[in-house]
Amino acid sequence: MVDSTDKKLLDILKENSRLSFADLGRKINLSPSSVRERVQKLEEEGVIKKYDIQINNKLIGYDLEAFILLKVFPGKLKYVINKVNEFPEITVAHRITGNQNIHLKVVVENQLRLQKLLDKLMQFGDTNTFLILSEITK
Amino acid sequence: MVDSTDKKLLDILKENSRLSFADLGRKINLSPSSVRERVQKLEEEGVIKKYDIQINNKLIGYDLEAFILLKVFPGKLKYVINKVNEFPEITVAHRITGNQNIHLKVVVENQLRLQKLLDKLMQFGDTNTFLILSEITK
DNA sequence: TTTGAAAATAGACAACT
DNA sequence: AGTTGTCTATTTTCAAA
Repeated sequence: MVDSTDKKLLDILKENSRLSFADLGRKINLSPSSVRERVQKLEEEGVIKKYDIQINNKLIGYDLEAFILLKVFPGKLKYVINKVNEFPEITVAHRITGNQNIHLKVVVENQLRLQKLLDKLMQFGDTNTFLILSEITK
Repeated sequence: MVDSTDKKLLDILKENSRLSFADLGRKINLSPSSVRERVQKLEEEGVIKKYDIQINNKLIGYDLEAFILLKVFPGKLKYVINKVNEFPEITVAHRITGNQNIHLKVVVENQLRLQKLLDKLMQFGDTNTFLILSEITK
């Protein structure tokens, strides 16, 4: 199970996942080896799914981000779920409860690209789009 | 500017941000030093905002995830944006266009916790909640 | 969980192209 | 400019306690 030490490690890694085991150990008064053991176990158990980075997409030419709610046409859900992989613009996809059944986060260069994406998605179901104005930083 | 080599690095780091500069270099045929230079510049420019981890919340006792659209009461927006920080359940918050103006992702232990959170959020505005059933993996 | 020791890497700097 | 080699300090890794 995940104890309070593990939770501390997870919290720290959430803020900076590139810290060395030595640094992590210093922060929570544990030897590097012990930290390594714990982190490795968290990986094996699947608690840590992935080490990744947060990118400022605007700085690399992707100026538009949006959430799209998709109400998939009856009987097409499985098909659409598979199709999701083929869209590089879709960065995260979730199945959700409610009137719509799929929630997407998309990142595109500009409005034209979003329009083209929506044209395609409209073949799968009804779309409801919310442009992202900014992230509220915590 | 960000060239194609940088984009490759970003793509790789998005999948595994704990790789060493040496490993990154092996993947794209570049020396560790060069990789280090590039990654450091990407950090300085703000392209890489953060190194973080993706956690399987269900495995640590947080069984419920949801998206919440919030239509904040008139004149209360700034107040609410500041309040967001006080909710540990809120993992990401965005300002969005449309009928609602804030999009939240929340992680809670169970339905009761969600209910309590919604009770509080309802003081700020009208809520629209979508439970997350699963993530569609890419 | 800790210690210890070998292998690998990080970080800094000078030099090269 | 971007890239590379070299150097040392630090870290990772793994065995053993």
